[in-house]
Amino acid sequence: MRLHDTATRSVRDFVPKTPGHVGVYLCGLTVQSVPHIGHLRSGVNYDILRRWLAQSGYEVTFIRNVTDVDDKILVKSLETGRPFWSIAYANKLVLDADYRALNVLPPTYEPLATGHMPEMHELIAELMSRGHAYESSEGNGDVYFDVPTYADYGALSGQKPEDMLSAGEAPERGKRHPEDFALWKGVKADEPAEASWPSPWGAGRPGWHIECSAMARRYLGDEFDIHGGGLDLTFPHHENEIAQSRSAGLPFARYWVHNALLNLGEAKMSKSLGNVIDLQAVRDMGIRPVELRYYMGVPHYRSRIDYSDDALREAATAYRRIEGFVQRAVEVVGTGRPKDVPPAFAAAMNDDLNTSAALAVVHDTIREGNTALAAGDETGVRAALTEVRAMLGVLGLDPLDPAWAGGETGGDLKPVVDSLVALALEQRAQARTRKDWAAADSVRDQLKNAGIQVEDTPAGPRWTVGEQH
RNA sequence: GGUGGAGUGGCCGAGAGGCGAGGCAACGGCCUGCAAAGCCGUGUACACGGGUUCAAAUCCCGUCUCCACCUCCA
Repeated sequence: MRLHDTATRSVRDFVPKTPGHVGVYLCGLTVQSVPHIGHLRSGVNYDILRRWLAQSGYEVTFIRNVTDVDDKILVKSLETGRPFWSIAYANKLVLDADYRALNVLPPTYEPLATGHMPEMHELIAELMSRGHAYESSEGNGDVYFDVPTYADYGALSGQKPEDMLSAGEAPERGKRHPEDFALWKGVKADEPAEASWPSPWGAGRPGWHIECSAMARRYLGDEFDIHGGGLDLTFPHHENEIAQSRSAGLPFARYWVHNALLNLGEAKMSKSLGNVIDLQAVRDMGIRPVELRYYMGVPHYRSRIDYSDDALREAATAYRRIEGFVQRAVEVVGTGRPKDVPPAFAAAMNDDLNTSAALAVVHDTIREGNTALAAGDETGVRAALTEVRAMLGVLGLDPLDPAWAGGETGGDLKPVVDSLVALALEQRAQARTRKDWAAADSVRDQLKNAGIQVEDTPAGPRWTVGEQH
């Protein structure tokens, strides 16, 4: 398998540190608000990576953190009068539900920043003893990382500190250099009192970057395989993580994977404009989560997605073609057992997760399956179905995955609907027998108005619910 | 100012020196009582201008346009 590594700006062979095992650390979300579909894209992209690694025979330890204390959450706490932790937790619950709806597998473990103070303190202490960190000269309890002491600073992002637009103000709060960043933030009088933890340098809270260095070390060790996150985290977040961990003497991540973002063109997602697209908004369009997952999974993970309603609807149509084949095939040969994926699919996935090329193999196989279906070739249908399901499983898009069953209502009504539709179809069959096409079509139209599609096949009529947009 | 990307047929979207990925839409055909679904077929696509080459969407030079990051951000 080959993977794009941001650190070398190239696609290179993936060789895990320990044969047969892969450790992945993904920067999850800061739960300052309800997640939008851009955040969810990241979840889907790395879920596909994780599934493909597993399919390839690796045992995967997948760590995805949640940042549950940060400036914005504290601001919201002050605005609303609610404790910061209740805001963070409420948003995390929505995030969990959205991941589940999109069939993003739960990580092996999901550490929270607030639960890892000792690990962060230990790392900060190591950095201080090695001369890479210092306490603020203003005695405010801040501890900063001393950027110039790390010679390779900027290597990941290609930035040189001297070329960077000086991000504003002069040395604040006792920094030695403007590019130094906070490892620990001393308590401030105007911040919620509950957002404070004791530390060797006084009460306060962690800086943003230190949590990932500390938690990756805790769960994956001093050196691990893949560190992932959104492209926008490359600088400063990941750059700072590297600086901290390497300065503490840790090898840290061997590969850096970054997914491109999902944009909304002119109308950038922003809460002030009220145009954030979240999963609920997509559902309100009549798009199911599985269709959204298909939409986000087709383009390469390093390609930006310019979101549009039309493109999303188009993706939903394309997915229904896939689903249609699986349904019809199952009616003929049963669900089958997904087997190995075709070599062309594996080759595409091994090439830096080329999901576009991989999906082309899925569609090609479906065409063969449809042809077999039309020819009554059950062996061909079974072969195509098992391959298609195996491939879709890797992409988290198997229509038969129980994960998609949740949320459907009316399970108890199925027998009732079955018999009612059967009754209607019987009437239609009689009308057709006497060539009363008007009556026959009337039955079909009425069923359609009720959301039931009727299709005639050589084996008789079949019907499906929904799928109307 | 610095760094990194992107411009592909009506639309989405891979590819990256020579055989037209794939999907959606459209049109024609097969099938069908009619549909639907499916299958078959139909497109002189690679921002612009030069150049290298037997051959360039793919390499080189130049130009234009767009985006992201450099501040919290998946």
